[in-house]
Amino acid sequence: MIKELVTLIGRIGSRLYGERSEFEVFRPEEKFGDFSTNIALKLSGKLGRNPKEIAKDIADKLVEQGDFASVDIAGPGFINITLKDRTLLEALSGAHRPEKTLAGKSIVVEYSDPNPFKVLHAGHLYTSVVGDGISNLLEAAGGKVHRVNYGGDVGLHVAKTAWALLEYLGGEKPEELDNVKPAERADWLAGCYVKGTIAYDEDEKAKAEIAVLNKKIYEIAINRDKSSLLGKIYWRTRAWSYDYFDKFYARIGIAFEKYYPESTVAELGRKTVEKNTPEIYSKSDGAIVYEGEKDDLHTRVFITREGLPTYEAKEVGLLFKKHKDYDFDRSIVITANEQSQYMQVVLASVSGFAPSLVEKTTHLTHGMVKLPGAKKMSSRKGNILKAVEILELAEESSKRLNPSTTEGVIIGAIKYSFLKSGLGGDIIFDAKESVNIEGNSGPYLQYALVRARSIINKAGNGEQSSADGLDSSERSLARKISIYPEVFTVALEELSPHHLCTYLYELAQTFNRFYEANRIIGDERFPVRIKLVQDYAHVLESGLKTLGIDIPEKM
RNA sequence: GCACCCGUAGUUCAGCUGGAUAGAACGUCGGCUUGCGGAGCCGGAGGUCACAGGUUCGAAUCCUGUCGGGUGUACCA
Repeated sequence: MIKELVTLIGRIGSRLYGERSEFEVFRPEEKFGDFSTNIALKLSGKLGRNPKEIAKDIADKLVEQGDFASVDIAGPGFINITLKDRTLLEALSGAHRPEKTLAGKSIVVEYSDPNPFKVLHAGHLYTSVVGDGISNLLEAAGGKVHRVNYGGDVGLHVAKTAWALLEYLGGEKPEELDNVKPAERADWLAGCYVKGTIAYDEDEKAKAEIAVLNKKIYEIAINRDKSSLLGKIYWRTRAWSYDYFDKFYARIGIAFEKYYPESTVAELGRKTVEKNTPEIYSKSDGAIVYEGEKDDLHTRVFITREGLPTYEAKEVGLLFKKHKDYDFDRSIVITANEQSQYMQVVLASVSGFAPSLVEKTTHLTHGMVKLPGAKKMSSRKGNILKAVEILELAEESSKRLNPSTTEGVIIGAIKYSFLKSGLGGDIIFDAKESVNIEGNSGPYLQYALVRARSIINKAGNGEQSSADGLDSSERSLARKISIYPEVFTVALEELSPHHLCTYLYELAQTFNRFYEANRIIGDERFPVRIKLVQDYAHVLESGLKTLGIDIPEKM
């Protein structure tokens, strides 16, 4: 619809004035009409003529060539277009089915990225929800989306955990692991990490032992050594960790196609970097680095003096591995803000020898999750906000308001509260206000859908017809429903689910107003109204599904 | 120091490839009983869009500077 208008208006503009001008066709406030264009304002500068006169000429042509209810000139020279009710209604039935603009495209989306052996914190929950929302968006546009998850199964944090773990087991005694109850495994490992971290910082002897362990574990992981005593302990507890991740993701309704543990990309990264030294990377002080200053970035170490690949080199390996596995047309990586600049260095370096991979890669970053009034969190002291704590807070607030609240509503509330803001800044998670019940929230949308469905069920299969005219609240609803494809396109192009949230909330509000003002069942306008309710329900359902929010049967 | 991100009602946020009186939610104050689910709806109060310049017919939006907050800045991830 909007595309056709752009073409039509552009053609009229260039025929009348022989000028190809930049202009926009956009959705104005409802009172101005269905579409507006600023073409007259843009042309007036070039032509040195009064914008209102230009607008008049173009508006006349629009009336001639199009089938509109009205074309008006307003304000400084906007042309406002109102569609005929019939045209509007025709657009509704298919509104909930987005165009498959990504059909046949392979897209890898990497997000969440927790480290095995450590606890899932609020940030992991946040990126999981956002990453999944973005994946759903791409999928809804027909893309073949591969959700993947990267994490450090080797490295200092693992050695710290292992150190404390060995203390507990009384040495390399894998059989002692049987004493850890299945339900307590994840917490127990997280506790070991905290204990190991403290020891590393405060005890020189422990620090030295951890350094040795770190090398050993690296060997075990790279060589898939599952037979040594330490190897047995490593692989078993590592599996516990992944099991814990899987269970958590299942609980929030998210599933990954593949985990990329660091140990599986480290060698590839190291070799790739070495192969491109000294052409791209250079030796410095015994290490291999990329001199970022030539790209206005920082120099970063890719391979340490000891010959071990750093995170940067592993990231290079990961990029190639993902491409090998999925031959992607596009790769999206979502991480915290801190990674922003080092990722630029990684990508800048790779663009020196594999530019096409870099062109296909998009790095998105997000802020931290905070509680209202909370000070900065310190992970060192182990007082970080855990993912389950978010769930508990939401559950508690929700059950206080309605004891029979289901998990689907609680998780939906959390997801919506995370998705409704744009990516980038830190977000405040207010369990009581943001997550629950009233206002711009998940439950509001879920309720708005449940209610509509209830009417549809009650109405049965009545006869339907397209109306000859719409009253004002009917038209508002119809107009809002018809906008969905445009909002979807913007959300997709910007990889921003929050546009969808804003829209769906406005849609639900519009519906609730319509619902308050109009009787549906039993009214003489039943055929038109029930059709609107159905089209509305389809769009809201499609939108919530894209956000990954559960659709309850009742509430 | 340098680089990047951010600063919009009391609070949490939209709006930012320039456009019409800057929107919403929460909170606050005041309303809605004959109806399909009131977890709803309607209305009021509440803003120097951090500050100062600049570009423009037009700036919350673009540019420069200042202030304030966050992050990164060589062998952690």
